[in-house]
Amino acid sequence: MSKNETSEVESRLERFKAAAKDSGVKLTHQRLEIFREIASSHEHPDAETIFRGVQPRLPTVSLDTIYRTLWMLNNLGLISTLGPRRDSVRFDANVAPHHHYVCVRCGLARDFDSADLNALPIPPRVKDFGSVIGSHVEVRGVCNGCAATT
Amino acid sequence: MSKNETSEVESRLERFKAAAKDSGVKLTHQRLEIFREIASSHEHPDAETIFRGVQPRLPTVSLDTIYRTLWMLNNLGLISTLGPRRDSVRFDANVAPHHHYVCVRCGLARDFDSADLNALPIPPRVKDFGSVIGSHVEVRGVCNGCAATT
DNA sequence: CTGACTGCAAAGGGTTTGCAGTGCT
DNA sequence: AGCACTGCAAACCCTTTGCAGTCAG
Repeated sequence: MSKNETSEVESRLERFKAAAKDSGVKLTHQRLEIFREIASSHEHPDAETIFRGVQPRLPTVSLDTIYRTLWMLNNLGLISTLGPRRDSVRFDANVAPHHHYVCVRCGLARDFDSADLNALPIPPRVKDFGSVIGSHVEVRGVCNGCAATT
Repeated sequence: MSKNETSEVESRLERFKAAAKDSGVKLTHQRLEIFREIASSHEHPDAETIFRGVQPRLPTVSLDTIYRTLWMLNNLGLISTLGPRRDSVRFDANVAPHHHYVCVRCGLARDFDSADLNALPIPPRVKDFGSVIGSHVEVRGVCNGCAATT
């Protein structure tokens, strides 16, 4: 790992310690190691992967502590999740290019079209990851239904 | 539902019938109704929602038939899924604005940055759905690792 | 000290699979 | 008639929860 990346991890760790103090959350050994694990990963690991990653350092940690810690970090705004939180799979009969509005509260998903967004300038270095099939935009927000129930 | 939308559903149904014939898949009553249900939905329903939707027309259908049919339709390219197929939740320690490359084969997810993509022109009518918190671009493709294993 | 946190084990919810009966082609 | 498809029930996997002991502040 490069020097830059190391300091990025350190700065994230400091942010975690500060946020923990602010919110009264206790800074346990487990939480520190779990956060270090995800903060130094370039992938976007699932709970199981983080579990395996911290096992050398936390031999007795359990998977449920991983989950509890990850959601806690998520609540503090220090990490986020990819895709909908823990929903069931959702299906889409619209195979034409389109984009999505997703409610972060209830998971409601709606389509919208936009010629501009259909032809996005994808940076060339994305090709380093692999082939590009297509792209779409995901807009996150709180839908009217959920806003009404606040 | 408007006339346009009705004909859109009909044309999707025709496409399904043609694809079924081509691939030797049998056109059962259940499959037709399940496809009609998802093709006429503006939401992006999950299996359970489709299940409830078709119950008046298919009183004895079971949830597992819904699943089998949906994955079959997905394999035929007639529908797609939102988010990764059936994965576990993935976490992301990068809270700064960024975008994702996702492998459709293995689910690998990598970040990339782009100033251009950070400031996308979101169509005004998206606001009709609800508030907008942010947006990001998701590029789909087959990663180098998976391409090598072909 | 004391309440928050952890580990264990068991429950929970969505999804998949094996099997025997059914119905399309 | 043959073989894919369906419904049922049980299995499966990921995730969450209840509880008693433990530890950070």
